[in-house]
Amino acid sequence: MPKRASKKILPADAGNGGKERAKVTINDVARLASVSKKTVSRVINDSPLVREETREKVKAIIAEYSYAPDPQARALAFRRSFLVGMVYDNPSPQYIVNMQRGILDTLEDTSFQLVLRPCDRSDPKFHVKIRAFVEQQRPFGLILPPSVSEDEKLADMLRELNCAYVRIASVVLDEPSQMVRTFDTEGAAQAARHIAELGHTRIAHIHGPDSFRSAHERLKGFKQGLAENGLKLDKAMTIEGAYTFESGVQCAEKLFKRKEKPTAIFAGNDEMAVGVYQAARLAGLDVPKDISIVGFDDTPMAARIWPPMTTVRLPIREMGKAAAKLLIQGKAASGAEPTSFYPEIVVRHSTAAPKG
Amino acid sequence: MPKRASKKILPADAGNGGKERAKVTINDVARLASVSKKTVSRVINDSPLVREETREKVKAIIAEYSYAPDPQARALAFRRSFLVGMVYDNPSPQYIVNMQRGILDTLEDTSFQLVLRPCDRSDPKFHVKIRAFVEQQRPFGLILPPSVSEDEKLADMLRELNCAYVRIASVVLDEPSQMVRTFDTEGAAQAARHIAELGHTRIAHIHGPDSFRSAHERLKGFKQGLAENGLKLDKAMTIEGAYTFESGVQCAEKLFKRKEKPTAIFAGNDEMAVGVYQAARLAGLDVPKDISIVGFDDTPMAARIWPPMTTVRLPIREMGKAAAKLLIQGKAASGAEPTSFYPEIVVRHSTAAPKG
DNA sequence: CTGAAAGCGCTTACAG
DNA sequence: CTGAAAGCGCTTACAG
Repeated sequence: MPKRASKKILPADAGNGGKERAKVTINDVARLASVSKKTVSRVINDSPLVREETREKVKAIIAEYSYAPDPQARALAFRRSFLVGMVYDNPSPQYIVNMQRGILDTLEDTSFQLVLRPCDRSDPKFHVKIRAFVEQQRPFGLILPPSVSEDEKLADMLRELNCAYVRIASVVLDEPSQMVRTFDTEGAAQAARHIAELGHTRIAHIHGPDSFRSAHERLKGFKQGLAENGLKLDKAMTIEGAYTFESGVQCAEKLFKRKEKPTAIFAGNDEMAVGVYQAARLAGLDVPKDISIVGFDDTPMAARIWPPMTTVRLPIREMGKAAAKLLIQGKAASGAEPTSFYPEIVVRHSTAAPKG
Repeated sequence: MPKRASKKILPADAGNGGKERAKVTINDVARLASVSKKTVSRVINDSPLVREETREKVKAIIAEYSYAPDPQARALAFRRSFLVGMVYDNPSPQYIVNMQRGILDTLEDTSFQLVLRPCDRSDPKFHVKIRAFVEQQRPFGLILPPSVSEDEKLADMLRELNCAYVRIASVVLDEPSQMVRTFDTEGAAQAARHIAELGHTRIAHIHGPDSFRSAHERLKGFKQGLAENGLKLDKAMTIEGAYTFESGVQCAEKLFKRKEKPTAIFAGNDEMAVGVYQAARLAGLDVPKDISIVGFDDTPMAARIWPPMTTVRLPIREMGKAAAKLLIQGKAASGAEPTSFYPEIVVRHSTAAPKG
């Protein structure tokens, strides 16, 4: 029985003419379960300090009245919101959407919401803006895909602000519990092996911007894979692109102007690889007869372009899913090794043996 | 002077050893400005009920101490959060990312955050899930792109829940203040005129799924445009796709098997148009010599595919921006006419006069 | 294991 | 135009 007079008899029937049913609050649940609100709070937050019998009773009431704790009230009391921020500067829409989906996969049916923070690392106010966001919203935590993940100054700042985060990167930059690691070197090595096995020797690489660690890792892995096959990447055949379509076109055009044209090009991502297709067509080169092309990422475009593109696949959605799990589970998931993802080459029709 | 003893002398210097600077709260501002917190609240919320002099004084203190009101606390007191939800089922990543950007353009430097709600309209729990989201998060409002925007049951539910929303659609479905309207019929008519002017007569159309209003509007506009030129769309040349690449391939394959092959195909969106390219290649047809192709949306892929695609452009980012403006400005922006966007044909190289 | 008190940082009535 | 009181729906100490 209620211990004291209450305004509401039935929580589902407020006094405002039934126009809007009143929300069931922690007080209603406490009253109906004949416990204090603190006990209800303990049940909500999975505290071990509740007798099993009490917990059952409270849970039954919660279920019966479809009680859902108010996220805003909890946020205020916790001094931390239930927002998970995704801070990104990746230029590929496909990458972004996939990662969002992955994060949302694990956030579904939790009280967490995904909030978007696209940004520009070259903006001098970049850190100030993120700081303001964190200080004002007090997000539960942040997910940082590359290249934002590679910003040490940002990571330092988040630590200082006591804001949780998970970094997704091709190198181990932080505690295992805060890392989702991709083996880009291994993926690039697979690309190299594939190209070498086809018999190519005049091989070029268009890598991503210097500011992306992945660009370095992929270059490194590609060199390794070639070395395994007794091949060496010519410096003159190694050009820096910007991970964009346009840069792919431009870099490929430069390569095609050389007296010793490459017979195979490994582009640092699919966007640039599609640019290489374009440049090849403009130069009257047939893919793959005259020029073999390998990309990285396996965006949907890779399978749709003609001929379908050989590329290296990274399970981006799974990565987002894993990153979000690490974030909301906290240190629990921490082992000695960071969560890792291995890329895998997908051989389609943009690669063939060189002519002659 | 402070009216009562306060725990903090300088808000920026808390007692915890300076490890974490204490947040400036409304109480600090009130004390420092020698007004009540209610007055500070009025200033924050742009209430007219403040003397200009008082307002200036409070604003000065706010600026001096970089005070930013706590969104969680405001949300709790307002019984409404500062989250803007984007509820979408559109399958095109490019569309989604562009719209997100547009919404974020107007949300930047406001206290609003963008929260993502991808969904599946064919899920029987679709409405229940959105209801739970709205009841629990109490978002400030929702932005509904097609085809979610076309769901009347959803709109009814949101009205019942007293949740603000803006619909983006190709037809006027709601109050002008809650609509961003695109003239898809006009865009499709432009496509028809272009094809007709090139001299085509065997013309096919692959339209989007029946569940999308845009599919109907584009079909309607296309017919109108053809009619202006004395042309009629053959029923046998009108097929329903799913707005996906795969469906584009399949529909085009059907069309190419007909004894009277079309010489021009208008696809309901770019995704399907790219599928038509694919099918054309598989059938050994040259674009545009053997078959002219026109898409809709002008996604980046349209310019990158070979040959570059003639398509109809919709300013998606601007549409997102406008929708968010309507939402956060409320009825203020409401006129007799809904905010409107006109598509425009972009002629590239996938269209030419028919052979012979 | 459980609870009464105080508080998180704001706003809504209600007065004046 | 301004303010003191009460409250939004939770949680954090602090007791027991």
